[in-house]
Order: sequence, then structure tokens, then C-alpha cells
Amino acid sequence: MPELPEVETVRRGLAERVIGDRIESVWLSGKPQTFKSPPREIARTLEGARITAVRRMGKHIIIDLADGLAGANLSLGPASRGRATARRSAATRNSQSETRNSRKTKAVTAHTQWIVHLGMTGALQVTRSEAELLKHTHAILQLASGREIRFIDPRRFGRMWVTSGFETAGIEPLHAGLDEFTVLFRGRKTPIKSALLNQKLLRGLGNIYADESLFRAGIRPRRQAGSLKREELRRLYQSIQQVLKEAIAAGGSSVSDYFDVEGEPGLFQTHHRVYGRGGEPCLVCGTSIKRIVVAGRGTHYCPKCQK
DNA sequence: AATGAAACCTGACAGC
DNA sequence: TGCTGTCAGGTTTCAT
Repeated sequence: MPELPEVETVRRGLAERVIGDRIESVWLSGKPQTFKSPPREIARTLEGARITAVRRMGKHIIIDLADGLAGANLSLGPASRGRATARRSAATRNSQSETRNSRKTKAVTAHTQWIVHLGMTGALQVTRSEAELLKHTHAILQLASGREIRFIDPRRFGRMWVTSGFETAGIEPLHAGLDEFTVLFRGRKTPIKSALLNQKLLRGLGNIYADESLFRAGIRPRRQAGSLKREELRRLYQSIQQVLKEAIAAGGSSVSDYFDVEGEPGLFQTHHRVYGRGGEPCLVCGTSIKRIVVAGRGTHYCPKCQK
């Protein structure tokens, strides 16, 4: 997938194009594993809702909704009633202001959210409705503006659902301070690469940016996370921030399936220094880049530059 | 509690 | 051409 820079690129593209727009109708394909909420619930939550914000937490895209079709939840048959009740009680737990808001809007409260995770090959596009339908399109949202948001995902590891008050573990690498970052790895015996991929610690790094960050920091991927010295952690922290910022500026990396909301690929793959370069010379010292497997993932590093 | 491996899917590509 | 095997940006679940 899309790691943090690709998801951020998609978020920005969506935010520019769909904030303030209203979702008029929703089509979902019959691939149940894609939908973590029942498709009927997703459809009735989204239909009629206005998009107020598009945010990102790690690799999750959060689309904030308002002004849904009032009362849609209240006219459900017995089969759906349990879910609707569960949703309301979850919402009630949240805050007093939400309870106040839900009096006015009912189906979509101030905190109702459409959550999208792109998985390995997922993509969101914003298109004119006449645009050609790509293979593996699993969801289409028609907007009042005449455009559509489409969810495309060949490998079907992507997920979408509706919820309120979405939370997820881990710290945001671009917002966290060095101290917060350092404490994540204390006492951990797992390889530093595995720790970087663990979304419960740091959210947003995936295989490409873990390898690239470790190269820039001069740290071998198999080093025990807890064995890293203060100075190494400081370098790693800075490398991660630098790599992510540069990748976002380049619109992400397109290795195979990734494209942004306009169907454009990213450019950062041309800046990769180790990822996908196994057997090629290190750009710094000329040593052959090694490819090993760590945490079940292809892992690339320079045996001379990384200690 | 922490760690690693397997499973979930489909498509692209290398090698025969 | 066409088959088989391998690999792929992620996450969850299960076994150790």
C-alpha cells in the first residue's frame, strides 16, 4: 500500500476536491471482505451526508460527515435494529456535545466518519461520472457536484467502514517529538525494522519508508530495537521525518499500483536509495545492496553504510 | 507480553 | 504461447 506519504497525498487531493460536497448516492460491490461495516449501514450513513473534512491518522483516511438523512436509522427492520442501537450507544458514550448534535441530525452525528484504509493496492479517485470504470472498482459515491469518489482495489486488502470517534494506536511520526519516539523502542528485542512496521508503535511507516529511513540513519534492519543508542535513535528519528517529508513533496512512491485521486503516479520511487535496489551498488559507497527478509518482508540495506 | 509465520487476494513477471 | 513459481506498498490471527 500506500504508506503515509501516499495516503497523505490522497488525503490532500480529496480534501481539495470534495470538502463541502454532498454524497447523493452510493454503490458498493458485493465483495464482503472490503466492508468492515455492513454495506447497508455504510450506504445509508453516507447517502445524503455532507463532507466536512478529510483527515489522516497513520495510513487511515478519515472523512468527516454531517447532515445525513435524518431518521434513516429509525425506520430499519428488525435485522438491522441491533446494529443501529449499538451505533447510537457508542455515540452516546462519546460526549455531551455529540448527544446534543444527534438530536438535530440523528443518522449522522457531528462525529460520524467514513474510514478508508487502502491496504496494499487500494486507491481513491475523484472523477467525472462519465469517466471509464476501472476494473476492481468496489465502491462509487456520486456527489452533488456531479463528480464521483471511486474506491478501486485489485488485491482487496483495503477496507472501509463507518464509525464515530475513530481512534487508533501509535504515534504520528511527523508530529511526535524525539522523546516520544525514543521511548517506543525501550527494552524491545524485535528487529528495529519490525518495530518500525508495527503500527501500534509508530503509525504510517511501511516497508519502503522503513528501509529508506534505516539507510539514511546508517542502522541495520536486524538490530534489536532496544539496543539502539541515543544518538542512533536521534538519527533515525530525523531520517524518518526527512524521508516522509520528501516523499510527500514528491507525491509519494509509485512502485506498482499506487496512484493519487487524479490517477497520477507519485515520483518518490526515483529517490529510493535501497528499496528495490538489491544487488545494485550503494549510491554512497558502491557496495552491493543486500536483500534479506525481516518480519516476512523484503528488506534492503547497505552492509557497509549501515551498522 | 512479545515475536514470527501464515493467511487473506489478485496481478505481474521471470524462467522454462 | 502458456504454464508454474515467486513476489508485491498491509494487517490480522494464530501458534510458540
